[in-house]
Amino acid sequence: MAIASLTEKTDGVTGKLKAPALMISAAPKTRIQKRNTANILEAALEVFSAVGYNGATVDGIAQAAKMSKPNLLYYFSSKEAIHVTLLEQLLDMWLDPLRALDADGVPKDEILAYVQRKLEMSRDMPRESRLFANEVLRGAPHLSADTKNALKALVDQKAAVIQGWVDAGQIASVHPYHLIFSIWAQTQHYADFDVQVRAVLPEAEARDPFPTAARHLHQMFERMLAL
Amino acid sequence: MAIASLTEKTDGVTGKLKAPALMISAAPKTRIQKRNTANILEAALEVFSAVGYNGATVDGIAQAAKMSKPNLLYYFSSKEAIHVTLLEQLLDMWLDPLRALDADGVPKDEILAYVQRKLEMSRDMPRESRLFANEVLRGAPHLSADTKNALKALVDQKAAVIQGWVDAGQIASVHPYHLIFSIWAQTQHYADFDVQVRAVLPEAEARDPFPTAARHLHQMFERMLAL
DNA sequence: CGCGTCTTTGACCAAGCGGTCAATTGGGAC
DNA sequence: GTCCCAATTGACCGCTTGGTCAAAGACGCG
Repeated sequence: MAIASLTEKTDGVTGKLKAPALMISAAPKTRIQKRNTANILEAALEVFSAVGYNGATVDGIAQAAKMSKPNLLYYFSSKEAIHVTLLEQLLDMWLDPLRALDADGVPKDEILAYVQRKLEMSRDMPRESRLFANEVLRGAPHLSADTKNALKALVDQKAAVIQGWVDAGQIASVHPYHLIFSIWAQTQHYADFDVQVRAVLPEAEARDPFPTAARHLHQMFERMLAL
Repeated sequence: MAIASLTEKTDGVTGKLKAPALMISAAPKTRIQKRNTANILEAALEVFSAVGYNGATVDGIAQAAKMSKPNLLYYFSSKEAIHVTLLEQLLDMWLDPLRALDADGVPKDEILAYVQRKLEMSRDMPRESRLFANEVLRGAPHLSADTKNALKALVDQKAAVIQGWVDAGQIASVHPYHLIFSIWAQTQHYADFDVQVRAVLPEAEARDPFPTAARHLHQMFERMLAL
């Protein structure tokens, strides 16, 4: 899975396949492998989300994972491989709130609940949010075509659900795709631009912007969807 | 925790002044200086917005500006200096749409016009948008306290205007700061995450997402502000 | 215990990086 | 022209980076 994506264009790196140290093709086997790969990915999330892909160093990730650089390279053949694995692995979880949007539920409640779940993810998983923000900002060079297609397929499906609700007159007439963009943009804003949000907000609110943000977004989308 | 060591060593932006090659304290003097500094900043905008601060190389910027690396360093003492200058210089223009929000205008029209201006900036100046997105994402290490204060002051002022409109019953009761965040998030989304927007949108719309985005955002904020 | 495999690491390397410097070229005022 | 300063650059430096390698250590199993 992750192998194919290593053929990205990055630089003039020739796409040689050279059988790296440990090709964890499937799931890790031994307990040590499982523990170490998990540690590495956790450390990599911490580092990548803080300083971006280019700002991160293999040695920095290794230190954060409390291991030596060569040992880290024993589990992942390259810095890029860590990043790719991390992205692919986390994207699935990242899309869970959208997957949970139920075509058989009450339309407005479903969308409002999605907004809240997404906002909670920004609050509880800001590192993941920034990881994706960084990647997309750069043009998503480490996301495979498969992954992009899977993302598009999911959005298409849910947009069709929303369009169905519109056609059935159950919510106001909205553009389904742009509605989804609105939800993504506004919720992820509180994670990705956290520094700015806190710098601009009055002190009392800056301590925790999320309660008021939740009310604001609830109000915004409720009005948007009202008939 | 380990984060502290990861955050790149942002040597004081204003830290040491060591009298580099050319300290352009005020405005450039000669015509050549003016042309070259402009070329460099244009090239730097192109490069920084494409690959981020850490991904950019001084040599890359120099090549984009069609000059040698030492020559570039003759005008700017360091890579960081270019970035700082660029940010400070562009932030002013970037905030123009918000400055134009007129306390004496028709409230709803003023806000809706602000949304449209901001969306136009995302369409016409995506590089600037990504530059700031990159900077804020990393915690704004290159924005001076002065700049942050100026930004906060402007937002405070305009938030007060909006609050005044709310209190006067001229628009619906909204949280002024979060309203501004909503505008920023949704408009800048189309510049910063352009790749994702186009990847997800159906082909016809992906060619130019802005017309439908404009309608969607107009509808959204009109409903949000309606009494 | 012995032994093969998995795991770990210090030492190392080539490439790329930001930045310097001495030396050369260019341009404009007289 | 000539003179002086602005502008330009090839060569270079020290450091960091991603990645390699051979050898040492730990583990599990008969």
